[in-house]
Amino acid sequence: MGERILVCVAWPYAKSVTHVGQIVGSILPGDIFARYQRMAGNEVLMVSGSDAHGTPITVEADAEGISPNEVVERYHAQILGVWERLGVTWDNYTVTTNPTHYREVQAFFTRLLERGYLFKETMTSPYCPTDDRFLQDRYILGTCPHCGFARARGDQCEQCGKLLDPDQLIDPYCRICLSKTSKIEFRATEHYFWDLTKVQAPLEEWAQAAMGHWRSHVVGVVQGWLKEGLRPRAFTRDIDWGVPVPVAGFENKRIYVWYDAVMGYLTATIEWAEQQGTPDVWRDWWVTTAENPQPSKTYYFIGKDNITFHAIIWPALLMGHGELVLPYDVPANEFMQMGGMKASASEGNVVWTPDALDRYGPDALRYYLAAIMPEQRDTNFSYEDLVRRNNDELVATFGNAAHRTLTFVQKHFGGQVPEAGALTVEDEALLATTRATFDAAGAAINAVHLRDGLSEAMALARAVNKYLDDQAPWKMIKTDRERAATSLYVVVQALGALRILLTPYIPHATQKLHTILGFSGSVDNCAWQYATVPSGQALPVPVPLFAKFDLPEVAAV
RNA sequence: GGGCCUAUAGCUCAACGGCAGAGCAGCCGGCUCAUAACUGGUUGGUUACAGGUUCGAAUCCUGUUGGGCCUACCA
Repeated sequence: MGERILVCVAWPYAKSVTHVGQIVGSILPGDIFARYQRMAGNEVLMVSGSDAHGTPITVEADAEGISPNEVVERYHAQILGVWERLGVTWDNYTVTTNPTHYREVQAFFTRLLERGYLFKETMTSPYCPTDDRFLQDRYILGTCPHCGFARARGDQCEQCGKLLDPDQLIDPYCRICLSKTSKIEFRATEHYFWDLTKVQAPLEEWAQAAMGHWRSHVVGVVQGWLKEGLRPRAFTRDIDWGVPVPVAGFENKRIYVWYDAVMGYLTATIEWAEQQGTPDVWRDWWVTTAENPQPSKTYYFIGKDNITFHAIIWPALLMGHGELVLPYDVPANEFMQMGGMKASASEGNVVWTPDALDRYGPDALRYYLAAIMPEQRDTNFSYEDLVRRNNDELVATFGNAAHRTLTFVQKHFGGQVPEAGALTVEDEALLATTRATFDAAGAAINAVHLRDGLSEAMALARAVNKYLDDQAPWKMIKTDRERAATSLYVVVQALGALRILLTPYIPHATQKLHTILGFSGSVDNCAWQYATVPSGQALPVPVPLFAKFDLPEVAAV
């Protein structure tokens, strides 16, 4: 086995089914990367789960008259269904309500406490007497002192955009009960704070060394925060849904959902190890020693809204813990806009993943999202563009390269991979390109340049089509059967390579190609290297790899 | 308000101090194995705007304009 690669993927919030922005931002890049690393011979663990805690879920539960856990279980089940359909290869996709998570988050808390990173402080928080609960800033509404907007939130006014504190609002009221008669109170409450100032220096030192291969927009955020100087952050919340604080007197408080969610990468690994019946194996992935400071390379696949938490806060927590491996890379993606507009559920221009899957299936969606993945800057999603790329690139370029070859072999060579005669310069050239594509695409994916990896593979598909046109076996078959056989043999080798090269991106289609090239078993088990499709191998009657789609009638999104 | 990122062909995106490129769309040609699918050639850019540094700038610097993210209690 090669290296240990831990693929950590952002935790979807269990309050809705996923939208395509989450897929393109973190889930799909994580899956492409993990699939490649497995084929490249590395030991891979890919973990994530549904984020179950936080105020919005309790509000949703109250509104529906059900428990928070019922809300979570409903959406978690839906999300699992999406992974099944999309073909995401989790080693453990869990949910933050699992017992291992509670136990290990509390252990992490206790360790931070014992090591002196947490301190208690009394603060004043807004409180709704009607609901008998403390309110987070965004659950307080009132009139904006700057612009007079009547429904400004306690954290920010949506009209003028100014940042606010709840006590600045004029006539504040509770967003949950909407009661304007019972006044918001400000009550004293005690919380744990996490003293980030204690890790400022080591964090700077680590970041300096680690960020050499990071994306520039991630580096920018990290440098900005470090330059600004880290400050203590509240670590607990007045809420009854979340991981309990393991300290007497804190029974009505919970660990802030942000922290328990990010610790999920660790706890999901521990849970995975337990499920394997080898409960200590997680240590091989996470625990550093003097001899082995990097037990695994950890990659965090997230959207750009999450950079601070994964590139500053989580590494700082890991340092506070003291013996856990720090992130190797945080390849955050930018955002994918919808039809030129910022994606927003309230604006109604969010594309829900199940809808996209219903229309076009997993591989057209995976291919399109990989092709426009916002690795360096925001990109733009539209169904029209998805259909165009499906028809022009998957069907016409890649699918057709396979189909025209295999139907021809079926007709003229009895459904067996032809015998190769002497190879010409052109034959050798295509085979050389084929071999080189493994290196080029592999290097790109390993550097988390996933779009480049895809375009390398598609360039090979175009080279196959050009080679076929140049060699014209349909003419050659009439005059020189051996030459025709040889060129078809060469093309079959290139197709055999494409079934591997494209598996991280479009695994369902490449599994089909795997089968119609006469292989059994799963294409996932192929190694990332050139391997011959042997002459004489029996080829089943080929079926098209992809279907064409009609352009959507409504141009919207 | 502050910080960070970003603007390149009709469209989607590369190039990151050394001749501005690819795919698609458009135009002209070739092929007929293939889901009318393939392929060659070609048109198309004052690199948002204004300055500056440099032998040389899409690239580095300053400013302006537009977009995005973060801003410590959103998850």
